[in-house]
Amino acid sequence: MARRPQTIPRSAADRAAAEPVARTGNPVDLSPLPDRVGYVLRRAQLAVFKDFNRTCAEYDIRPAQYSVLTVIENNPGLKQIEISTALGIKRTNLVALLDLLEQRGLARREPVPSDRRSYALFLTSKGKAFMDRVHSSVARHEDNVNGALGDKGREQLLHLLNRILDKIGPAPGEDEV
Amino acid sequence: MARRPQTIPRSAADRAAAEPVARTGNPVDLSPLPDRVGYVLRRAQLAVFKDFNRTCAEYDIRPAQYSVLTVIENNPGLKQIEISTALGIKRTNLVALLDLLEQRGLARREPVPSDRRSYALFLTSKGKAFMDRVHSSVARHEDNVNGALGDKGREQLLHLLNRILDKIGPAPGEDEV
DNA sequence: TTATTTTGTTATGATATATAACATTTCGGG
DNA sequence: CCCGAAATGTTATATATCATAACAAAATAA
Repeated sequence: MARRPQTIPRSAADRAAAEPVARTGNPVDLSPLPDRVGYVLRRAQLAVFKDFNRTCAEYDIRPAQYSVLTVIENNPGLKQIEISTALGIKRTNLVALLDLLEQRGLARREPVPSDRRSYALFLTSKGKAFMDRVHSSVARHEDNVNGALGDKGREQLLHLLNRILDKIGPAPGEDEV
Repeated sequence: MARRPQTIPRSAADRAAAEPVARTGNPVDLSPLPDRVGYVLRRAQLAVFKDFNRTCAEYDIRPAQYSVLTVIENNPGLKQIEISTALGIKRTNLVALLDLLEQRGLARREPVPSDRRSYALFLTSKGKAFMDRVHSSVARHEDNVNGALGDKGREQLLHLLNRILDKIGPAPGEDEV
């Protein structure tokens, strides 16, 4: 793994071996990647998340955390399994996420008398106030994205992405959790 | 962190406290997430990558690895910094990626006589053969995606995603690496 | 009752992304 | 030419996601 150890002076013979190729600028041929949906999708998603993080930096909240808080906000009393299913997060990965939100005092787990295995999730009053403030930052973020797309483009994009979600589901047989 | 310790039987009083709310199925209200570009983009990207991994399972290759191999294939002799810039990967993160590809015997670093700091990157013959085989699997994956979108939809999608990439770049002032 | 399933949890691993710091080398200005 | 600045690859490290296996407790089905 130590490919470049402390000091290994390369020989003059080495230096004379291969020709320079001299790739100066960056006219790198990315083909066929820019025509691959997956590649462009990934880069666009990263750009959008980066804008989200930038716009909401003052609140130190990640997109995944925001989505969880939003679902709790609109569906108070949900169980963890319901949130994880709805958001496509494995229930095993939701645990740490909720731990964090609970530690920050934004959400709380509450025992469910009717099912002592599960917890009902709620925003704390602090969490509600927090979301009230975050929503406006997220709106600004959305404006950035919509500004790039236009209303029509945004609708088209959502429609196309939903087609992907509908048709590129889990493998035939390999279902869910 | 041990929220559910060994044995803490909840009292009958607890059991009588709050009402059930009885959220049975999963009519979870996700709004406004399904209208947020970032959210839908993320879910679609995950679905597409999952299909990539499924379709290319026999080759045990990740999208990022495939993109690096593709760039090397089409631009033999590139330096690491050029690849990382072209693909938007931090040069610091490309190291382990290339270590892996080298360990698998698919790519190799070659000293550049004209610049002893950098390495020129090439596919090995094994790497070339590997890519020849992988390309057909990736083509099948692309067919899956295109089947969901249609040719027209695919073009529209790429166009819209590129609009995002063009306009939602790095923050004004915060530039690159 | 007993066997199975569900729910939340822990532990763990793989992948991606990010920053800071470093050695070596290259390059530009004096 | 020398010297400081920049470039290149590297290590170390932290965080965020996503994934699987295994478990305890509770609910459910048989």
